[in-house]
Amino acid sequence: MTFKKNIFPRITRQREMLLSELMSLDTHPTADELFERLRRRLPHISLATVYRNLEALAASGTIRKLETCGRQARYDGNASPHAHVRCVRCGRIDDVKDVETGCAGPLPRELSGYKIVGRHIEYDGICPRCRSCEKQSDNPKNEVIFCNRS
Amino acid sequence: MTFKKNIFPRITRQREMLLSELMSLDTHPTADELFERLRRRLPHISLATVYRNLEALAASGTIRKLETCGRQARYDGNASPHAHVRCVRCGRIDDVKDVETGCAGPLPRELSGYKIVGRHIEYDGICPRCRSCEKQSDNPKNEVIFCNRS
DNA sequence: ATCTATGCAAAGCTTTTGCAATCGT
DNA sequence: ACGATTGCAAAAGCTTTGCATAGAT
Repeated sequence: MTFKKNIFPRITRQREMLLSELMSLDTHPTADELFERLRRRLPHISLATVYRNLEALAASGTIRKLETCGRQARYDGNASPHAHVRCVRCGRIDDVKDVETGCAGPLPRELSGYKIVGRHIEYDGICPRCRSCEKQSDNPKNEVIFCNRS
Repeated sequence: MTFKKNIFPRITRQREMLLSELMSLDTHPTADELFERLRRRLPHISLATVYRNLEALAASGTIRKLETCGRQARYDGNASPHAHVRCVRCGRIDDVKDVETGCAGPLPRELSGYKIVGRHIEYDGICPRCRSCEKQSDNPKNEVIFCNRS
């Protein structure tokens, strides 16, 4: 599969299934969500294993780790550069399809004296599901409401 | 000062000094850094108070909470929209001065079905200080090195 | 006097780490 | 057989919370 031999000398069942699980999802799961899913087929898998492999996969560039989205990291099976939208109500994250967003283009070499190596663009918004359950009349204090997470 | 009365019915010494401390800094301190600084003048201040006030100030739009930078949140006394550069070596964060970055322009109304309310742009890079102490010969395994944090 | 805000300590949540056992090569 | 990888449990790091007290209005 997509394992670089120098970084991953051994292909374990856990590692294999973790990557394929993540690749098969178009959502952006947390480590814990992945852990719960894998558990169904690997009842003895450990959360530590999930974390260790996610870390290594992200470091090797196979997947992308999104730290840009609140306290809990999320992982993206699509490592190619693209922007995200995050729902400020429920925490859900989606890819931004078009980069009609005006923020494509090549990276600047340098900014504020930093040598630039990457860029993250995240939009904040309210997802379709939360929009539909968010009426001012129902939520006079404008409290944060969690609709069904997916 | 910049306190909205409905959100902050009372102005306490802790609250006042926290905000002025943050406003006076052009760095992007963590809650703990702020706590340590305030302690000098308010020896009995509690870290919980710092967190509670930072949270409220961010919610009221007076300051900006940057969760966009690894595990530990950082706070920005400048609430107006602007991009950041983060050093991947030492965690330091700076403002990006010019938005010659090609990513200015108005927000799209909607993306992927989300109603868009904000945008965060973060560049990853290597800060001047870390660039100077980063020589391949000194660091053959390309390990993450923490130069002096500021 | 009222009721918000504080300090302290404990709890919570996510992530990391040590170590012996296991498994891929 | 060798050593990378795992599982478990404990530790670590950051943040939040409960509760009695102090303090702003």
